[in-house]
Amino acid sequence: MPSIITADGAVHQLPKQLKGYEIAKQLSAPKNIVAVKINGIPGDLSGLVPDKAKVEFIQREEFLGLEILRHDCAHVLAQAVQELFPRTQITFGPAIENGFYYDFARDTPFTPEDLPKIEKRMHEIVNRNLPITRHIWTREHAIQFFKSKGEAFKAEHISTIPANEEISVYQQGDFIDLCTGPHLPNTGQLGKAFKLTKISGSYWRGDAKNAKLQRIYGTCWATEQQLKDYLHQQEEAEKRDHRRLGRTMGLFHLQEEAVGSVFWHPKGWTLYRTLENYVRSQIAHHDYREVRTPLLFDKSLWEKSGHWEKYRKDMFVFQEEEQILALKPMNCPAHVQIFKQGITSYRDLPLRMAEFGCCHRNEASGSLHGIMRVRSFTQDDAHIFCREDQVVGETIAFCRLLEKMYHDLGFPEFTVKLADRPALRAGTDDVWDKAENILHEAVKKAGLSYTVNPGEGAFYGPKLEFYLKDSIGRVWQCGTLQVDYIMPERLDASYIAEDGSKKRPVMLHRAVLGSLERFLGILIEHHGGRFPLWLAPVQVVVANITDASAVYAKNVYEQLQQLGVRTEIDTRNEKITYKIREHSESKVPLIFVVGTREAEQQQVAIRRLSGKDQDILSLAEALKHVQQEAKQP
RNA sequence: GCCGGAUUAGCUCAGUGGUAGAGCAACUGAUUUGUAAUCAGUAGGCCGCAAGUUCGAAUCUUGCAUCCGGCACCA
Repeated sequence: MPSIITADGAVHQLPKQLKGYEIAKQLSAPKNIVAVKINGIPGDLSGLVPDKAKVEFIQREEFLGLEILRHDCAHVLAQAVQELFPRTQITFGPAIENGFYYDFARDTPFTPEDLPKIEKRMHEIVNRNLPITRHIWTREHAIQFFKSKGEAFKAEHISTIPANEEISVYQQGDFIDLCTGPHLPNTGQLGKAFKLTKISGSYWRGDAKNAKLQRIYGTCWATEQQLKDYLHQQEEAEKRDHRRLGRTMGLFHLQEEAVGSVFWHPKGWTLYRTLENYVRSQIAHHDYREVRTPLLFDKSLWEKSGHWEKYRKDMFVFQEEEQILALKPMNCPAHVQIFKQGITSYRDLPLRMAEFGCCHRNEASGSLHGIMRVRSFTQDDAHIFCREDQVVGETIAFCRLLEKMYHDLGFPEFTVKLADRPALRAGTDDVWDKAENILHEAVKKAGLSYTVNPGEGAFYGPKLEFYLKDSIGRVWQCGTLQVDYIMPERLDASYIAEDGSKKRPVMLHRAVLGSLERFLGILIEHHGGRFPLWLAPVQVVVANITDASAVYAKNVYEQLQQLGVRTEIDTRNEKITYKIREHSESKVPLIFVVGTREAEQQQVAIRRLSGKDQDILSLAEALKHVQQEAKQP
């Protein structure tokens, strides 16, 4: 008599070998299960469960369950598309965060009007409640089958599957797709909680050199409520869009005649400088020395540095009389020029050279995005010139600085990746071995856990990448630290060692924020424009209720200004509700409301952006509070 | 760079071949107001740019530019 073991360790005798869903019924498992883990491996509910197997059911709400639903949804999408658009080839259709997509090969692209039609057909397929069945095929049969159906991409994919792996296909009605599974027992269980969201071009196997494909994205959830919540959350995220807030808060604008460059308006520039000065104060504590280097260099420098060979396609280059000039895409070669002035002793190392360096990169037109991805940007850059035995210590110190800064800026969590040698690179494998080893050692000694990001290093060296998570869960790569043995060699930088010999320094390229433009975009979206007081471009608006309190309002305003608080005064002939609404919409953190009562008693009523209540304080107290709270960390 | 979509007043958007519209903002006046929109009036447009079709184009066609969503690339 066969048996199975449930998660709690109990052994259940069965009359005969049963399928997953039959066992679920027998054990009165919850109704919302989508698959079954057999000895820890996810499988179909419609498969037979072997004797003495350990059985755990997967519910639709849990991570694995959602993945199965989403993957099912991708199959239903593919079936719907093939029914509506015959001769469309299927390629890949994975589950992704919040949903799924499917890439199709088709001559005519989909249009937005197609989505509702396809979605309608998907619901029909769900309502057909088709059984979903798994079949194991031989490689030859599978290739033959897909070829006969005109599915060239599927056939090609099968031929790249390792020989020791079995070929499984899933069938629902007439639709058959290659897939490892698991899947639901039938299409009906998918339910209604899905929606097609966008269309896009893509490339076969993600490579721009390959065939162009048409991608359809969708979102899919365990319940309709979850779908509704997700769509609502997307709407909320849109309200944080830095491009929208940048306009409504009067921070910056962009225009056609200067594509990829930012026009900073007074308030935005205040924000920018506040952030820049914060960085300046932090690196000063770590013995950095700030410099300023040219933007424009002769081609010969870029040839020496290797940029001409490895980075030329991203550089702005032009000819002026007999000279070929390029705007710098990075600051490193310029910093080496300062390092090379005079003779450097080992005693001078480590030498930490910082610059808010303005760089230009000719980014692909399709990649530009608000102020987050521009062609003219400023890095919080620095290069640490040091001896090899100082690399580990410098890396640790940098990690401490970065932790502090991310914390201060409202990002307590970050993760680390180590990106190693890329295909297109300068230097020998020996040098790369050395650089990668030392970086692994350094990050471990800094006490940070990390993962490896293969092949993503800079052309001159491996790098640490620091990723932070914003308030709505998105992840951004900001900080970086790169170990470089190559640039000092190429640009002939040296120092005099203790024994009097000439040696090459190691260069650490490092940034905490990355680009100020991009980081400000992230900050705007992270806070939804509601900056902490120290960052807010306008910290306080003083608003009077009637003309009777205008003189007092002016007095309060002037006192705030005296203390260096960024203040505006609003004595317009408008109702206080109107003023409050307007300043709240432009995200001013504090409104000092003054009427005749406040004027008589030398008080202010403080209204915070976050709250509905007001605090009534004496003016002296209020000033003290604001000054305290507005202090830069 | 690739695939789609969009481009109309400062902003958000109507307007599918026949005299360019609304709300908000702006300006002017009235109102002196107590915690997220006081009322009335005025002004504001080469309908992204360029060609074409047509008696006639914001509207149809083509090209270009920019923006948006993805892809690819990436700070």
